[in-house]
Amino acid sequence: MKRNSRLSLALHTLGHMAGDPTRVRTSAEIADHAGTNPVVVRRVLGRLREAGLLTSEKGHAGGWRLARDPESITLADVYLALDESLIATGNEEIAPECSVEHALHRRVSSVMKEIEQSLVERLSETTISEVRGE
Amino acid sequence: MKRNSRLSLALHTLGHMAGDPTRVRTSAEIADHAGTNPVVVRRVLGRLREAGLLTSEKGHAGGWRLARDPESITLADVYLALDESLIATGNEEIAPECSVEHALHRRVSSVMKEIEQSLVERLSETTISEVRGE
DNA sequence: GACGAATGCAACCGCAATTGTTACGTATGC
DNA sequence: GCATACGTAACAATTGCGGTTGCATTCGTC
Repeated sequence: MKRNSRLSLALHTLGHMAGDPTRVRTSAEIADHAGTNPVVVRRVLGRLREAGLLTSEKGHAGGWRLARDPESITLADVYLALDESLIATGNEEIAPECSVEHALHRRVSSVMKEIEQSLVERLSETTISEVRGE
Repeated sequence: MKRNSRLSLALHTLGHMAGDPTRVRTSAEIADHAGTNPVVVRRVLGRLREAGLLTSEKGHAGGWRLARDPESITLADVYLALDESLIATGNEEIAPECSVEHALHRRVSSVMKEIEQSLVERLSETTISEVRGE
């Protein structure tokens, strides 16, 4: 796996889950299908569980399941659950004495926020049931 | 300096240059002001020179200067000159046999391209003379 | 109650990308 | 000739992230 793998892994997994929502899947199973590691799967899906998109159950016959209707989960929900702002707003330490920094930060960060928001809006137009498989 | 420093450094420097376009600045001077290294400055500004935004001169009394009118240089010009797509389209190795991957890739990458383009459009609405300092 | 299967979590390794640094070549102007 | 400044290559340092191992915990089954 390469870059941006968390979002890819999450979307990929939810897409498959949307194809058969009743089935419970283990981390090992998911990891196998995604070509990665069970621990990585738990790390990523854990975020989605915190966001209320998934549930997990321990013990024998445990595993992962959708917490909501596939039609009610949008790509934006997944994106936001991972809160990895693709739009790197630039973690710049502001130098308050520098007027250029001030002007730049105001403009650039406002553009970034705007772009980030329109990204979320666009992503919210697609549900995971629209990319489902299996 | 932290992440995304190339764009920050470039914009910061051009903002100052726009405040006094006739003045020639050395890499050391710029690096000092930006809290980084002359070599790093040359690396970044070199990209801007290739894009026709700056000129550099070697030797005694050499240094960096704007190649164009500050009013004609937009933030988008700088962004594109560095061609660091902030919108990570996700360099996913496509698994052609997986229908979920296909559907996802189509949707997500089209959204990303769209967002990237609107980012550039928004950035092109501001020129470096609008954030100039000194 | 013991055992196996599964998640939860912490700690660490290794790789890749980026920045910082040093060194040296080259060009320019005094 | 010499100081100055860019150009570039090579290497060190740092950071982030996926991968890996290990162990505790929980749940179902025997």
